[in-house]
This record gives sequence, C-alpha cells and structure tokens, in this order.
Amino acid sequence: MASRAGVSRTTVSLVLNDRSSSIPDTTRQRVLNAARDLDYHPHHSARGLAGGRSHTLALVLRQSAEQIAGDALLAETLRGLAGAARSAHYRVLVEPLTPGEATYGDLVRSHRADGAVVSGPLFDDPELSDLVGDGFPIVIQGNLPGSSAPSVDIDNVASARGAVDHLIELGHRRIACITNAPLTYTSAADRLAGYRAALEGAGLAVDHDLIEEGGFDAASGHRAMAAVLARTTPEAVFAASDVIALGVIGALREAGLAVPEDVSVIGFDDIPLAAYFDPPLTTVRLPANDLGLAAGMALLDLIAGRDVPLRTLLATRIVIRSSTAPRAT
Amino acid sequence: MASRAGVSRTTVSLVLNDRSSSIPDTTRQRVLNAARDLDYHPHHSARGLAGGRSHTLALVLRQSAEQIAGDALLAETLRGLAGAARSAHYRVLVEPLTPGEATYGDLVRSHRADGAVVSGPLFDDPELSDLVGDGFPIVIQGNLPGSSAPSVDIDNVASARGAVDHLIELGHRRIACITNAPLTYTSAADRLAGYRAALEGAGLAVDHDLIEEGGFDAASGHRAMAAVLARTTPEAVFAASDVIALGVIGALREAGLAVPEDVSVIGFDDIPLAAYFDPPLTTVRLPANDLGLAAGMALLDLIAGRDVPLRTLLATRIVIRSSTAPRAT
DNA sequence: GCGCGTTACTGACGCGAGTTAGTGTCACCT
DNA sequence: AGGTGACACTAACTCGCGTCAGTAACGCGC
Repeated sequence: MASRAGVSRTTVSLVLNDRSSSIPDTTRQRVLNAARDLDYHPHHSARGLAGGRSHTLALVLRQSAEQIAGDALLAETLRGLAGAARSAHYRVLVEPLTPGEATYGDLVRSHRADGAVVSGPLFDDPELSDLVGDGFPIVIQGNLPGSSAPSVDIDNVASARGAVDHLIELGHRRIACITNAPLTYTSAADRLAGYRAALEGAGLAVDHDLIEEGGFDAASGHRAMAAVLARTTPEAVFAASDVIALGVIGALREAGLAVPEDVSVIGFDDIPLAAYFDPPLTTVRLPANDLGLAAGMALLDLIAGRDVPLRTLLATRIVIRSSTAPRAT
Repeated sequence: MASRAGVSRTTVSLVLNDRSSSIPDTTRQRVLNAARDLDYHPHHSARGLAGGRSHTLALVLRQSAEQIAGDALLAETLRGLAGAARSAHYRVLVEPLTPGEATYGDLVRSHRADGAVVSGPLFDDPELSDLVGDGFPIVIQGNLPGSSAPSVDIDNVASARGAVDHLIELGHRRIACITNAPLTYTSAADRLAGYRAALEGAGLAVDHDLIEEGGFDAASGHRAMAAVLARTTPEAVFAASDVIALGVIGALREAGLAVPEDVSVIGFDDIPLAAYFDPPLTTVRLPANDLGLAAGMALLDLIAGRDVPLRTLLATRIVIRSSTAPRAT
C-alpha cells in the first residue's frame, strides 16, 4: 500500500483514479511521488471486483481458422480497437473462435470483459442474440439485419457501386463480378447489390453469365474467373476482394488476356500487398483501422450507457493504380 | 450464488474448480445442474483476486504500426497462442505497442496478465529486461541474445541455409540475397548468416555486390533488387521474406528477366498469398501457428513454475512451387 | 461565541470468489 | 458402548481496492 505517503488508502484511490474530489495539489503530488517511488501498480482484479468493471474489451472472431489467417486487415482492425480502448484505459482481449467449438458468452457474462465486438459470419449465431437480449454491451462489426445491437461497418453497397462506376466511367460495358464470399455473407450480398445498382444506374443489363461466387482465398477467385471466361470474355472485372482479384488476374493471364490492356480489374479492401501486385491493383480502400476504432468507441459508449447509433457506416475511397484502364478502342 | 443447490459456497467452489476433494458424484451433479440452471458464471475479477491469478496471457507486439499491419502471419501466431491459452483455461490479451509511446510493464505488474509473450524488435528494450529481472514470466518470441528469458523462434540460420541450398542444388552459383529487414534485427542477420553458410558450405564466394538490405514492405524489396541489378545479374535470389520476394519479382520483370526461366526466386515465411503470386512462390514455411502455440505453452509452464528450456527452435520446411527452376544450360 | 459551509481527509464496509481450519455424521472395529 | 477415522460439508477469513458516510479543522459573517 502506497499509504506510505502519509495519507490514507482512500486518498490514494481518489488521486490515482482522478476522482474530481477536493484534493490539494500538494497532497496529490505527494501521492503520485510515493506511487512512483514504490513502483505501485493497483491490482487489476481487485479494481475490477471493487469497481464492477473489468476495463477490458473483447474482440470475438467468429470465423474459421482459414478466414482468420487470410484476413490481411485483421491486424489493422485490432490496432484501431486497441487504440479506442487505450483512450479509456481499457485493453483488448482477443478470442479467435472456431465456430461450433467454443463459446464466448462467458467472456462477458463472467465480467471478464465489459463488452464485446463480434465479427465474422453473424447469421445463425444464437449466442449473439442471447447476449444482446440479456442487455450486454455488444457491437457488431459487419451487418446483421434484424439485430438490435449497434453495428459498425463500411457501406458495402455504395462502395461496390463506386468501384463499378469507376469501370463504367472508363468506358467498360461488359463488367464481370466475382464475389468475395458465398452470398450468405451479407458483405458479399451487399457488394453484389452495389454492382447491380451501378449497372442499372448506367442503363446496363445484368448478365448472369458475368457473375460468379468467390470464396476466401485467391484460388476461388481463379476458379470463378475461369468459369466466367469459359462462357464469355468481359471488358472489366469487379473482384469483390483483393485476394479474389489476385486469383482473377492469374486466370486472365492464363487465358492470354493482359491486365489492364485487355481487361481491367478493380479489387476491394486495399490490403497491404495490393500496391505490389502485378499490375498494382486499383481497389477500394477499406479503412480497417478506423473500423476498429469506431467499433471500440461505440462499445465504450455502450458500456458507459451513452447512446449509440444503431448503424455506423464508414466511407471508403477508391485507390487508383494500374489494373484499370480506359476501354480499348 | 449457486448455493441454491442446497450446498455451501465452498462446495460450489470445490466442484467448479475440480479440486480433487472428496465430493460424492450426487452432490457434484447437483451443483453442476444448479450452475447450469442458474446460468452461473463465476466473476472473473473475484476469482483473480482470491486465487491470485488472472488467467490471462498478454501478447505484446513491440512493432511499428506498419510492421503490424504488414505481418501476414500475425493472425496465425495469435491463433496458436490462443489455442495454448485455452488448454489451460486462459485467454489472450493483445497489446499492440507503438514503440516509445506506451509501456506494457504494468500489464503484468498489475496482475492484469500472469505473463507475457513479447515479440518485435527486442534490442533496446529496457522494460523487457526489467520485467525479466523482477522475475515475471516472460517469453520472447524471436531472438534476444543475452536475455535470460526463454525464447521461442524458428531456426533462422538453418532455414535460410536450407533455402539457399535448394538454389545451389538447382545448379545456381551467383545467388543474391535481399534481407527481410535492417540487420539490427536478429532475424535479418540470422537469415543472412544462413545464406553465407550455404555459400561457404558449397565452396562459393560471398560477393557483396549480390547482397542488399530490404525492409518491411515490397517496395524495399523492389528497390534492393534494382540496386543489385544495376551492378550485376544473379542467377537466383534468396528473398528473406515473401513480401520482399514480391518486390524482387517485380524488379526482375521490369528488367526483362523472367522468373524462374532467367532468375530463380525463393522466399521466406509462406504467407497465405505466396501460393498465388505469379509465379507461385517457392518459399520456406514458417510454422506461425506452432510458434504461437509453443510460446503459449512455454509461458504457461513458466507461470506454473515448471522448467522451460531457454531456447526453443522450431523447424521449417521448404515449399516448392514455381518460382525456382534448374539453372538454364 | 455560535452556527454554517467548505475543505481535506479517514474508517469501515463490501465486491465475489478461493481456501483453511474445523464441525458433524456415519460405518466399522474393538 | 466407546473409540476411530474417513467422509461430506461449512463458517469464516482473505485477496486489494472503490466508495460512502462521517469527522475534524478552518474560515467567515453576525
């Protein structure tokens, strides 16, 4: 106990927790000095027990091992979340969850974390609705229509539309779309919807021969693109993730088509390696760090009992590199 | 309190914590049923306070924001660590740390975590040695010569040597090396040492014109390769990371050199995208998940007071794809 | 001199579980 | 019947801190 500073425990607690009580600066300094001299670090569990808060945010990754491993933006999101947490003297507990194996409800029910950001496939997750129903602070990263928990996401529809608009502005008409995941994933469905909206907005027909479902790795993008090429040759491709785009570019090259001379390709996400693809990939920048930051802030607000908008949508912007070019005349 | 099962708090505690005391199965079941019925979750902070352990492992990432964002294997390492933690009913707190800004000593000093795995640039980190000196359980991920904390790492020297041996076996003699980081990083120095050892083992001279320092992104690999090409044209390149390899391949292509027909390239790490590079990258597989797992197990051993080897080195293996080929005759 | 308010602190309780020392019960043996 | 020991359980203390109610000292006006 740092009460060696000549004051009581209470005073120490007041000083260290910045309770705006009336404590003269001299006393405050005395306490702070003593704490430093004694290398005093309040016991976290004791604080949590007495204060009723764990000062911990949980990040639940409800994804398969492969998805987690292949998520090039996870680290950025985590950094953003940790940054938000730090601003409130919170820290982040990460729980990678092989679906169907473990549960995460106990994390928050046992007060190990004061709230959780849940990301991953959100459909078909009874645990999530239970927690939300029980009033625990939960923020959804992504989109779960119908849930009453606040969510933070990018505007997938508008972003995808922007990407396809870019291709249209370059003069392309026959534009293929390879989705970034099975359509049960809302992000995949939304990006496809944006693609459709762009075409319709430009008065172009939606041709199902030009649409294929991709998965989470580049191989699926390769397969999907090959499937499209077996039917027809597009002028441009909207690859709904950069990883898919890498597979798409490979399939195009194998078919003897040059990017962007013969076919333009635009990606989505702007992963760190996208700028070094061959050719450097034009893509939609997903603000991963901001996403984590916004989710963290929303969660902290929720924990503090402040109002949180049900849906926060972050803007994206197109990063133009060399994989898109005007239509050949 | 689940003592609604008709027993005392103590009995509940004994049952739920599997203390091997004498508790008849009927009572045990009664407690377990009651716990389930009441949806009872022991308060984490209370357990931590009473038991003196937080059941939490910290993962400290002492790297710059860019390094963290660009680390494609971080998620895998984290998964491995979380897996190890789970086996002991522990969980993982992640602390991404912009160097020089924040500290992490309080994490373990305040008993918020029972121990920490520290990764990143380890030289010049007084906090680390302080913690180790004070007897806190710390496991180093990587290599910090002179530290008395146990470390878990891959054998960078042997792995790099294996990679270069592969190139030599293919008949290549003039082999360039682009490092994966500045040489102040032990992993970069070690991989370079492995490169040298392989050359010397084969009776080849080490030509400084063939060696360049790379950084953490593909652009640095591109620059470094271009610098080498300005002097001479190698038959093969050992790129000490896959990210570097991507830049190297780009530089070679710009110089009109085909991979692997004109120049073979071998990478290091086997990041998820390596298989989809053009050409698919031959590389050294870094067992990221096992690394996290081993670090976690070592840390748990340390916490439990068990003996831990000072240095654990995990083996790697070469993954042969299409970026390496026999020397053209 | 008294009352009142403010400032500057402190004593003691309680958070919810782990744990120790101790109590009661029962079967079995002498 | 009395003693013994294993068994099954419990009361009460403890962890380290937040916090509330309470107190003492002091200033100020009348």
